[in-house]
Amino acid sequence: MPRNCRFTTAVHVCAVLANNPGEDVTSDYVADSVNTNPVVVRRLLAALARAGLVASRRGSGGGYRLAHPAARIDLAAIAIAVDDDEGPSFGPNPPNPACPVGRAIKPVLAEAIGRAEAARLAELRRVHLDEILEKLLAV
Amino acid sequence: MPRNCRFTTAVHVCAVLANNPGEDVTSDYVADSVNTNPVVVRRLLAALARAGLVASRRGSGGGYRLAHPAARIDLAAIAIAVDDDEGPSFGPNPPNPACPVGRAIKPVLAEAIGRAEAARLAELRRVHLDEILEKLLAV
DNA sequence: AAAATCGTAACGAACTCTGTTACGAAAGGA
DNA sequence: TCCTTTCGTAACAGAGTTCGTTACGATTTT
Repeated sequence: MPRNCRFTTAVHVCAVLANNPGEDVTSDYVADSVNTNPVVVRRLLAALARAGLVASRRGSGGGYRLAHPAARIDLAAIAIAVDDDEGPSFGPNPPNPACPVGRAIKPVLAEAIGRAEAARLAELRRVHLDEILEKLLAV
Repeated sequence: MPRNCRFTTAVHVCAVLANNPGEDVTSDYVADSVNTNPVVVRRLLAALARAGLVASRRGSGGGYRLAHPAARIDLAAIAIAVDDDEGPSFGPNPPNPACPVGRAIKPVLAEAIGRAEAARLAELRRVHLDEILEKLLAV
């Protein structure tokens, strides 16, 4: 999993949009809740828009809104949208092909790691934005 | 998941040890298969030793060996040993507590992400070193 | 025309990661 | 005992990543 905070921030951003249904929310407003710069929010929202999860409107009175009901957006969709999955990361130097281990380690490990990553996404797919928002407001 | 290559390299290292059962393998030998510096290998092996997965012997004729049979070491144990799991990463700035979303986003998300991470580890726990080595040698 | 807002490029500071050198500690052999 | 081998670990540099920030054009409403 990525060591950055794009995923957690993106869920935060989406939760703010879900908390203002039917309205256009500005990046400034979202940035105030996330406590960061509006450009950081816009970058995440640009990725979410490319994935079809949010819609944007420019100009005065514009902003962002969810492209679907919160009950139909799950955390896996957000994770995929903001963390383009590049597969497992191996070191910069290729393993030694003269060693029986180094020769084939990449595809063998990629398969096992791929299954593990799929299991992680399957679990994220079970959680939807409306449940997240419900738990947030219950606190 | 971490964007580094400690996990994949650590599995490679363990596979080399599994391929030389009953012998003490030096960090130089392992580094030659991984194609990296011996110190990088020793750093990983130090973490694996702290987790009880490998044993080391200093001095002339020394080296590393698996502390258990390859069939009893799974990929989850290796992942936990070399990637001290620090939980989900949020941004450097704390969310705005005046916003109902920012107020409680951390624990709510940490729970969901924790379940997803547990699912990933459960899948890695099903894969053992002897299966990895078997697939490697079959190629 | 003016104001508001998104979209995106460019840049810097801080951080992370890998590789490298260096050196002490431990263990064995001559 | 002395020398060689090997681990254990600290220190550091270069590359890369990430986040925040400024800037500015494009678009939309008033």
